[in-house]
Amino acid sequence: MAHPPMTLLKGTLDVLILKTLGWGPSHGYAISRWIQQSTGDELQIEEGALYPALRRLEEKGLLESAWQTTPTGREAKVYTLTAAGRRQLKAEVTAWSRYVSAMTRALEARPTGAIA
Amino acid sequence: MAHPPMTLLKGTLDVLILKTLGWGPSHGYAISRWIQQSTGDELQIEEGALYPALRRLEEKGLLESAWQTTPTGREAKVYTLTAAGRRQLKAEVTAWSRYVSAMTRALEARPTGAIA
DNA sequence: TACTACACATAAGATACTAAGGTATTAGAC
DNA sequence: GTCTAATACCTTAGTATCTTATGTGTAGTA
Repeated sequence: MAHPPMTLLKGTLDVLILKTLGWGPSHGYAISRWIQQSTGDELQIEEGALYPALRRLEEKGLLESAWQTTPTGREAKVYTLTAAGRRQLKAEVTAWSRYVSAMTRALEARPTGAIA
Repeated sequence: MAHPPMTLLKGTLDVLILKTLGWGPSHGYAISRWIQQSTGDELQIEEGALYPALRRLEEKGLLESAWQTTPTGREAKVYTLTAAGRRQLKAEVTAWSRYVSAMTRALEARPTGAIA
């Protein structure tokens, strides 16, 4: 990669986690690797951000967790999207799109008159 | 507008301010209105976020300020982009684009294998 | 046997928001 | 004349979410 990984914009981690779990149940470490991989190593999820985020989402009822043994023979806490989590995923993807178009408009807009 | 204004994602205000000032000098209140306007009222800048942000940017040497009388006859602190600010604007627009493509990749990516 | 990858967790610190309040001036409505 | 809305600035307290650093333990491999 040309650049080092970017730092996360606060508020964008949740949707990444929800989206990853939208593909099926997974555990923290794997979620983090998947995000990093799917963004071409542009986004790196710090563990200090990841695990608290998973707890938050679970407390909100968006995820459910259960300890399981992974194929590699280790204990891992596997998270699954709840129905509410799936709704939240949709909502957050939509919100992100809206945010991006708003930003795009601002960053491309040309002033009609003076800014003052 | 169909929705109420969205809350800012932390870290995106600076580039909005820099971009606005890229069109020419302006003062805080006008910058805030311009951003709100150019995003079609999607983004609303709270004053408690705006004024500290302007100070931050000035302390970093990206902006310069001077009190002036506006055409409406009021005193206003008019900010101007410095050369460093103009470089920073370019850099932050680029960084934002990179972030958006990373997010897009993650939110559209399809897993090749299992996520676990 | 040492090191890397896997897998979880937490604490301290930084930062940048929101919400809520405050000051003061100008213009227009009533 | 007085009230209100819009303009223009500022600050504080509270909150959320990140980074950095540290800690635990296991499994595989060189």
